Amino acid sequence: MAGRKAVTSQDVAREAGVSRSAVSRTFTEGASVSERTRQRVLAAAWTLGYSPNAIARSLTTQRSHMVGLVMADITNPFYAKVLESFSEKLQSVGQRVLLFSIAKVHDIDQALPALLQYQVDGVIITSTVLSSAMAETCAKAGKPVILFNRYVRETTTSAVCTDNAAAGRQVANLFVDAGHRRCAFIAGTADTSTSNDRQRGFLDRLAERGATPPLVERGDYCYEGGFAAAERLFARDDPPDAIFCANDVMALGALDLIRRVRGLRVPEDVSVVGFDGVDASGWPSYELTTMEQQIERMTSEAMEILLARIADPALPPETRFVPARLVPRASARLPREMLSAVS
Amino acid sequence: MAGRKAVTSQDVAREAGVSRSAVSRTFTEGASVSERTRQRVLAAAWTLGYSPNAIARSLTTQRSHMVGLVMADITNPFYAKVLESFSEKLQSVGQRVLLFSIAKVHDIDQALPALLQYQVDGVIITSTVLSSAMAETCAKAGKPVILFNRYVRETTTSAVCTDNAAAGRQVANLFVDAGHRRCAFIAGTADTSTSNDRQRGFLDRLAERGATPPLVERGDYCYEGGFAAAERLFARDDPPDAIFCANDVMALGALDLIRRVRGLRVPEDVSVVGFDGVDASGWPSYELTTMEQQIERMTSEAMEILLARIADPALPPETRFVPARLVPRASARLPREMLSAVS
DNA sequence: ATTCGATTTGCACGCGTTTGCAAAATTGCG
DNA sequence: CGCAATTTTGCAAACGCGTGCAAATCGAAT
Repeated sequence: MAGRKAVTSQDVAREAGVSRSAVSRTFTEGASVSERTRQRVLAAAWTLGYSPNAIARSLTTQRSHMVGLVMADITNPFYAKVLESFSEKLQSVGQRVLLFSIAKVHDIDQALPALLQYQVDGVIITSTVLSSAMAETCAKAGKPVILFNRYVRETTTSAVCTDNAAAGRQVANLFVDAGHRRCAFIAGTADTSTSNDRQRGFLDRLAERGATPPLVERGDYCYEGGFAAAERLFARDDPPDAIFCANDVMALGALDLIRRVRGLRVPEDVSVVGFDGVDASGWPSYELTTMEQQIERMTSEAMEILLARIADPALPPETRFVPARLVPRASARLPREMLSAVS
Repeated sequence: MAGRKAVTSQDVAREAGVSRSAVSRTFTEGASVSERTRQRVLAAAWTLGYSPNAIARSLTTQRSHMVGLVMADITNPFYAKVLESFSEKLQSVGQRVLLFSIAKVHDIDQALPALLQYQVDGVIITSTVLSSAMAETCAKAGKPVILFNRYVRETTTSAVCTDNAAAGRQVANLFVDAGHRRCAFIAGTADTSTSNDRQRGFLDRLAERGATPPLVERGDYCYEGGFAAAERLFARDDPPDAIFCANDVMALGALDLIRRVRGLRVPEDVSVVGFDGVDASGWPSYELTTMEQQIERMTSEAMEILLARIADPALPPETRFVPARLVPRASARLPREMLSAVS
């Protein structure tokens, strides 16, 4: 029943008694329009309820002001925060967020073309890596791509990533300094560089310090996985006395098994350290010591890289590492010389 | 260094020795193309690396295949799941998600125009309500708008919503049947219909059953708020023996204060019931009894309403209510006749 | 008034598609 | 082989806007 047809700049021009260019100019920042026609156009636009068609605009300007954001596992509170942070920062610089949520890591190669068809100005990809074919496609299209919490050897796309290996080493130091003898690592999903790097740093440093090689279980980055992994660890004759989990939600699962199911005391019987710094880690029920990823700083760096490359697509790719920060809490014994840990 | 200029259908046409229409037709479902030219075009497109420009396409077809999704508080695990569910369902029907994350509820009136400029096919708005002026704008533009977990009296826009009042009544029944004498309600943000309706149902039913009017505190829908509200409740001389929280994360905060800080026993000293059914409510550290919102069902209903109205904008608005489900766990005493609760 | 420079305006083309329409090609059938 | 019925194809006009360029307007100084 309502005015189905959208009102176009043509209509406004007619109403205001000016040319289409005039209305276009009053709606583009820093174009040459006299104040008088500007007011006239604004008035006409107001009465007609006109607002410029962003789709048509991006067709001519070749800039969509949209960036593709592909995310896996929004449900993980860490990535929820990442999403929130990115979306706030993008919106604040006038970019829209075209969200692509992928279930399986493999879906990325299908998601990306879909994004590119929408002529996004750039792409941010979290927690997964794109095939080199895809990377090439983007590079060829001059579309900046930023990997978040992944990086690639062949430096064809930019990345910002927590220094996972260093963080892993730091946890190893912490455990050894606190006098732990029998460590364990609960890994995330297989084949993810985040989990692998954290594990590598942890194991390497443990070896350097002459500690026994730790037990390793897999928890698939989810609560139930962490819980089950801890279950397996404590079903052994020789359970660990210190556990490093590749992320916080697994650590929460492990803690629940340890404290609520096995009735063990933390950190007297076993120390637990997580990774991410999600809110729940600070709650009284958990008091989880964790390696916090500095989300705001990471997303800021990513934005910086992205915006620079949108402005000048010729800029070479760049990868930045951000250190994790130890947040000591009650779930882990601390060495006498508290916070001596440096790799 | 790379081919900066995008490859267009013109290029493919030239390469394949056909007209632009031909290539357009091979890329649009169910258009009239002979198999031979179709193959030729496909081949040419492949060698040139062509993929149709969705922006240009939506300019002519008047369908962007994008829906605007405005969300507040993605960080709340309940809404994270809602977002994930919507994005999966939208993608599965070939729609892209244009995400708008708003910090303050008031920002919606700025967000919506921005979305409309991008010619989204429809809009889903969670946990906030739009001004009637905005609603009118959308109606006039023929853009379907679905409110999620909000509804409006003047039935100008569609909505799907948990039956919050009924759920509130159900909790009241539960408490009274379990023999609780002194109830309390921890509210969410002021002026949100979700919190108000839950409160109203709870209070009304309590009154109907002849119980003393409950204490009411506000927790602003966040963990810290729930914690602080519980702190206030238990600083009194006459603390409650049953608390209904307007959402789960506040309930977790309340539980942590009750159990970990005050050292009280749940449910012996006090029963706690939450709302939403977030994952953490089922963890051994909490075992929170809660009124679960049936996310999948709700998003399905919303999708149904949305897609129908995208297909036919003339369809009248429609609002559907979905019942919440009681998930009994250890945090609340149960009446002898377990689950007798019906409003 | 006249001239010159600065500012504003309109024209028309382009952005990369889709699509109605009519011409061309193909098919089936006698 | 001829003719009509059916596909297939290309042309050209949209879709709604930005923008270079030249014409028009304005302001001020002479």
